[in-house]
Amino acid sequence: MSDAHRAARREQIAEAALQVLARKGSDTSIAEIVAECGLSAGAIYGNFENKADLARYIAGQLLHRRIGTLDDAVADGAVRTPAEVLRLFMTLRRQPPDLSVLLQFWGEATVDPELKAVLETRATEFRDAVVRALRPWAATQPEDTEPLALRTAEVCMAMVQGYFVNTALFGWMTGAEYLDGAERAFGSPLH
Amino acid sequence: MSDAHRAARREQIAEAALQVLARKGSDTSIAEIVAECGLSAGAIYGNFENKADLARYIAGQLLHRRIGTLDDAVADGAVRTPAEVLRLFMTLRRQPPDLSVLLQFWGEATVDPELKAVLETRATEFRDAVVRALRPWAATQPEDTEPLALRTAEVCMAMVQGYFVNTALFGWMTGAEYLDGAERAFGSPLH
DNA sequence: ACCTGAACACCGTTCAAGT
DNA sequence: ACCTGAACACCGTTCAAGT
Repeated sequence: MSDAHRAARREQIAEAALQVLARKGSDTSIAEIVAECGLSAGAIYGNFENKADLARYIAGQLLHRRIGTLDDAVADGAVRTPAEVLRLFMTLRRQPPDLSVLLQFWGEATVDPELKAVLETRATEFRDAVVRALRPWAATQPEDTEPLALRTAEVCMAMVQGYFVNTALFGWMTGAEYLDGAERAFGSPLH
Repeated sequence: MSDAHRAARREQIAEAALQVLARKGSDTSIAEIVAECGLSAGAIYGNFENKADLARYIAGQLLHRRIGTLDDAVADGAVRTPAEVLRLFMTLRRQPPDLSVLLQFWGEATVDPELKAVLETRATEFRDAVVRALRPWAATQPEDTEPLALRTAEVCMAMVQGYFVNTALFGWMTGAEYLDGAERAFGSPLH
């Protein structure tokens, strides 16, 4: 019971903190998280080491959930081209607050090695899920399957990260327009 | 003299703040900026409205300088494919602190509309510089030159932003590997 | 055992006093 | 006119006191 209670408390605090982070970013105060979750300052420090530890927990949870969603979507093992996997990746239902805090975590991770380590772990898991999604396609190509799937997965990750920046900040293109534009830019050069 | 003095003071403060931001991120305190620039707290508030205004100034300056560098690099008007423009873009000399604070600004901009407006302005200027770089190539293609150059420039911007995230946080690929991978993923599908 | 909330050192910002 | 730095309200964090 105690373990379950503790896990529930952490989740209650993390959920409240996520809401405030999405509104206030790095201006988020413990007092506001306290107000949002209905507990006290002491309760937060009984469940997390400090504010940075709470942020790491939120980042880990946020990204962990997405990996399962992607894995489920490609569980059928169908042959999907990189463009099809990217299309799938970009349309995974994603609440707007998530994108905002994801960009906040990226920025903070450049100066916080412990947060960076959390993001690296999750990004690697994510990339491996993309490798699994791309493997059927890579097997149909003349190159060695594994290196091609890995490199292509890394390219897809980078392209999605760029798409997130664009979506959250500039709103220039839809996912479909991005993919069409990339195919046009990198597709057959003699077109 | 007064205007020049004021501009120099702002630059002195901004340069010091940039150094501290690259080390401490959102933990950066006014006290640390004061120590770095050798002035006083009051001097900062005489030259900037507040901490957020100082951040906006730094973001604007940082990105403004880059646009000139890109424009200079493509001033010859040579025909460059999207891959060649991207290669150029990714190899513009860029001090490591710049990439860290750029990611920090992206994260903060998701919750700070005024900072977001500064980034949008600079991103549009940047995109227009990429349009100029791509126009000679776009003119050799069968589609309408302007829409193709614009959309391709947006795609290039997004891909570079994704490359920055990867470089700053994960270090998976060099720029050349990213481009090769993208050409392999989106190039002739029947290869 | 866990939670509360007053207490503490430090934060961003202001402004009277200096030059 | 511009700069200084003590002062103020508020921040993250702790911990004695409660249940």
